[in-house]
Amino acid sequence: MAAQRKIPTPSDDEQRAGADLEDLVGYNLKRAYVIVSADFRRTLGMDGFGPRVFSALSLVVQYPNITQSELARMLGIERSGLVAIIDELEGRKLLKRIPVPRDRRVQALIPTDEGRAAYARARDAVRAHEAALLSDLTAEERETLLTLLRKIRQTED
Amino acid sequence: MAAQRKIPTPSDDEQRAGADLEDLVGYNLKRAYVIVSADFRRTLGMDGFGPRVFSALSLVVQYPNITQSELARMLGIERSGLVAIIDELEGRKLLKRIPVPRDRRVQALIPTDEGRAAYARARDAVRAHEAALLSDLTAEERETLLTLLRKIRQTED
DNA sequence: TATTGTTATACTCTATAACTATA
DNA sequence: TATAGTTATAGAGTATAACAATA
Repeated sequence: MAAQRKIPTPSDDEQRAGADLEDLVGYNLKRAYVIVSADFRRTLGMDGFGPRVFSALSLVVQYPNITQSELARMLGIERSGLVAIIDELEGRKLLKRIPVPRDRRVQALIPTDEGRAAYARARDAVRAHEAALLSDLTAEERETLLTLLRKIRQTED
Repeated sequence: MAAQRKIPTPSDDEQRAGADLEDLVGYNLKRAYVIVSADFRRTLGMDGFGPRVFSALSLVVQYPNITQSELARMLGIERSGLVAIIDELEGRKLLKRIPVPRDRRVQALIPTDEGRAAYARARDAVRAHEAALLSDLTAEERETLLTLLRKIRQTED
């Protein structure tokens, strides 16, 4: 016979109380992301790097001369949403918008020396914060997690 | 000697171009969540169920007589943010706020029959949509993913 | 006609602070 | 004093639609 459960007012015909949400990938993704992004902000917030600004700078550093349209596509957001992000990075002198002679609609984005340095510092801080936050996961588990998340991303929506 | 890379304008001293973001758990969590939640909205959007409303209804159905404060704590959001969600669910007659005699500050939340039925339908639809969206993952991979995400959640912020 | 960068606008989600009525 | 529910407010983040310049 099954033991009486102690969980607060468990109900009806489920195997585990509250199991519905716990078994959904979407719900668990959201909850996990909230924890990791909160830690990200705690780590880099004082440097004025939100996740979006950090991600955009990362790609500009790693793909100098990228355009805003290309960057938006890589980040999975709309072109219009990128304007404020680039404005901020340019205002802080971490990158420049450079006219491209052969197509005058386009402006290539290139990081400044200061941008490259600030990015390297931020990247190292983020890596350190993730390593500490996820220290309950073995290196293998962390790699497995990344592999599974990338597999979802390949779904390409 | 290393072969020349073909990736669009790869830069400097990284092993893989653009590898920085790809190796961060936070970035991959975010990208994966965007895909899953967009599919959620496509599936349940016409029924007027956003992720938040769905999650709240789920817990009210599974924990009848729960209070708003308890619910907020379980969902990891602020009490104030729950008011609009409960207003909407009550307005759609999917749950009721019931006064609790022994503590007149509190209102117990109980699902209506219609609320239970609507939730069961929505839950089944979400499960089906997740199964289809994540069909590239084996059952074992999906379980591993849930286990790892729950492990991050246990970090408890 | 199509595309790039841009602006204007609105909507979702969430947090903070303060109020009220109870305890 | 402390807590439950509530309101007001503000700030991210994102999307859609339209526009000017250019292709």
